[in-house]
Amino acid sequence: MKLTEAKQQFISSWGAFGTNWGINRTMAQIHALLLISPDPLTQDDMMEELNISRGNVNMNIRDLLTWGLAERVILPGERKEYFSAEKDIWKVVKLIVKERKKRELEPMLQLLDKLEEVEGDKRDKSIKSFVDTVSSIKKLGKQADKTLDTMVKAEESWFVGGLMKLFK
Amino acid sequence: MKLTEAKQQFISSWGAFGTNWGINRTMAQIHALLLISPDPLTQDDMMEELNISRGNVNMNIRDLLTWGLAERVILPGERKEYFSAEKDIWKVVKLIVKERKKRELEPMLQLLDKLEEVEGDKRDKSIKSFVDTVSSIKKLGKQADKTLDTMVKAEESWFVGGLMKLFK
DNA sequence: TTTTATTTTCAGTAAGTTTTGAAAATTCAA
DNA sequence: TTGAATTTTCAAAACTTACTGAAAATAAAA
Repeated sequence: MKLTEAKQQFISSWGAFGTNWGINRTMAQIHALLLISPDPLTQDDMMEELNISRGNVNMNIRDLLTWGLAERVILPGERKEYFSAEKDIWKVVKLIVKERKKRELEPMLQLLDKLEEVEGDKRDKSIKSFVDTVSSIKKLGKQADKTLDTMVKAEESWFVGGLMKLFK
Repeated sequence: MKLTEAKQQFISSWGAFGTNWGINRTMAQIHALLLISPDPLTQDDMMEELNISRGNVNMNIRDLLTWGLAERVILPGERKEYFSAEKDIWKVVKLIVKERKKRELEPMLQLLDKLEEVEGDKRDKSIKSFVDTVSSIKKLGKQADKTLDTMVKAEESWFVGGLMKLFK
């Protein structure tokens, strides 16, 4: 397969992958493009490579910046802004985990704390069923939270090299 | 907080949570409703509780069945079909991981295998950058695949009780 | 059978999300 | 300053996905 085709396939499937995970397609595609690009790119480069409008590039690149997945690069003597992506995939994963944990898992756990204290007789079966479900989700969620904290602090080698041996 | 209100909040935030993860809101809401319900429910019950149409309930309940997250329950002497959800949250997580791994991670890894073999001189910097990125994603992906396999086979206690002590 | 209850399907519509493109704002150089 | 290059914004349009509701199919009862 030729590089041009391979790039296109990578970008398009990274985009499709993203949509399954609640990430908008263009954001994922821009990210993919920056990941495989040896040098930083301008917004015009991205418009051209991905055939999308200026506004679209601009909005999505700024989302990538807030996630920490891309950064602005100023090239001396150049007027335009350039952008590049974090290339260390383990760092990328950690950034995403950190952000989603903060945005989704933590608020969910807070809510579950409140819901667990629903008023009423715990022997009533609808109350019992509700509280049991909420508690068990909370328990697992809290554990997931801790595990992800550890992961976010860890080196890639922890994951790739060390972890699995112990659990075979 | 009253049970009725607590239920509504749970259902609505479970639905919102789902949409962030590529799961349609109604499917997540039906799932939430079944999770907290002490007894199996009919499609009419769900229509009423969630204020949605018959067709919508029917399509989404059937998706839940194919994911293994809900099951049909036949009550003797009753004409209507009833549905209930798997209440063991650890099992729920494992079912979801299993399905998404199959649908998303595995095809992605297959694609990366192909893309890694792009033709051309590996010293060319655009080729090198592409291959390096693809390889490092593949490496991490393969490891994630194995880790998830182990997780899918594991008991909840492995996760909640045993795992973390070792990595503190 | 025929009738009645229940479930399933799916075309059309509605709702939600993403994208465009042109205008406004900003930045830099002359 | 002024003007050109560049970035940002956002209302409207395009696209995508989800939902409705009525009709068709199926299953159970009479």
